[in-house]
Amino acid sequence: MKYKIIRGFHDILPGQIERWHFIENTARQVFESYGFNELRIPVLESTDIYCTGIGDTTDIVEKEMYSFDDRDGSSLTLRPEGTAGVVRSFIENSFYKKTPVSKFYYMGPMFRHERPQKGRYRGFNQIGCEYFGSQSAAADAEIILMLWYFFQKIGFTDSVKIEINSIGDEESRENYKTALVNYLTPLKEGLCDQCNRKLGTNPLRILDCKNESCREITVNAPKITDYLSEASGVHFNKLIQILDDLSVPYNVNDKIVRGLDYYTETVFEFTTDKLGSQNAIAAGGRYNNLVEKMGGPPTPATGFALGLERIVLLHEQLSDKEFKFPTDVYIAWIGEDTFIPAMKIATELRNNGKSVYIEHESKSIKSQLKRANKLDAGYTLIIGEEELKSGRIIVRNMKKSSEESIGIEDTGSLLSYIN
RNA sequence: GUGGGUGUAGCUCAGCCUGGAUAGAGCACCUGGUUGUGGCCCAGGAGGUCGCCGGUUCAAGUCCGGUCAUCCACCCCA
Repeated sequence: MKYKIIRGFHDILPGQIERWHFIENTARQVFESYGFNELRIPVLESTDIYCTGIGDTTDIVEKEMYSFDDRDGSSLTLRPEGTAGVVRSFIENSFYKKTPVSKFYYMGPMFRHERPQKGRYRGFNQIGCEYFGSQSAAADAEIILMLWYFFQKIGFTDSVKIEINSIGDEESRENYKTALVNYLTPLKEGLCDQCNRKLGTNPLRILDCKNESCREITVNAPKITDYLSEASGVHFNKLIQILDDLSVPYNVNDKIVRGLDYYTETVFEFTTDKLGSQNAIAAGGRYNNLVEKMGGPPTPATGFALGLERIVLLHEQLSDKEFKFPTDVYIAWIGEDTFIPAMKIATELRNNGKSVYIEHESKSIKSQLKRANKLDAGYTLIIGEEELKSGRIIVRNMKKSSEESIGIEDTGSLLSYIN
């Protein structure tokens, strides 16, 4: 084969796309019902928005970005995530001047040069929401609630768990980092090489290391929740209170620290145990400093992104619901003279919103009916020389195997019969 | 980036261990049984550089090496 799709990328084929449409449409409908509007941002941005946005020392920026030089020498990057671009657009379009709060959702492809695996691709799709302008824990609660309802709506109720944590404001985090480093430094012999490196760069992420000896050491490490400033503690408690009052099930997990640098206060993940090691299907949190850091006015914000490939994978496991491209009517024609009249009927039906399938090669009636059956068409119209002469076509109900004769130009009767 | 599994028809896979002549099955596709009526059944047909490159051998789908892809785990993340 001469041309092949590049590594880590995938086509979404007819037969699969129907499920994608269902999930995407449900997401749109749910998110819009919560007042989020779609914002479409480009796939390509200048590299530095991701460096400042995501953080220079993160894996994404250090080794996973698809970056290249534009013709004028400036560095561009295929977006590895959506938040940085949305923040750029939020600032550039001065949304903070237009409305007290702004709520956006976006969907589309993201790119990260990782080792491909099930549920992890180099080109993958995310849907995300970003909520700017509210520092209330109620805003955090609402997006978690919204995600929860979304997952219920696509049938994930029993398969998804919510894990939440707080990593506090900057003051809390600095105090905690110091405490954590003080605790870990004497024990660093037992930590893996990577964690030893993280000790100097990003000690928080030692907490989610899966290495056994690291885990044993971190079990008794100081907990972030004990180091929250008063304001951060109040914020987190309020979030928990709201989730309790609204009966949203969750689990506080002090090991969730997130890999992107912009998070503050609330962080959360929606996880499943049905996808192997790719267990996070949605994740997010609050990022109160990012807008300012990227050159906008100080603006609190909260949001999340969900991974569509993983959700589709899980949905395939959970739902035996068939997703099939529908064919309402199949038109079988026999003899060259019948093609144009058949096409006229097809056009009429299509203009009335019907999905109509018609052959363009002359074929036996038998093979045409077989095709209609394969397409699962509700009705087959049959028009041959006899029908042309008599001016009445055959309308076959494929489920009941019954037939009706209807005038060739009587579209009204035809439509009411097949509806 | 590290370790392991897999790669044979459009799809799912058997054959590989223990090398041997035209490489198989099911599903899907086409034709016919029914001269103008689908599904079930029956008969027939078409479809394969056995991922790719090299090596061993009289002989390689089968053994060996490399490479690419994919899957699983690590890592990271959605």
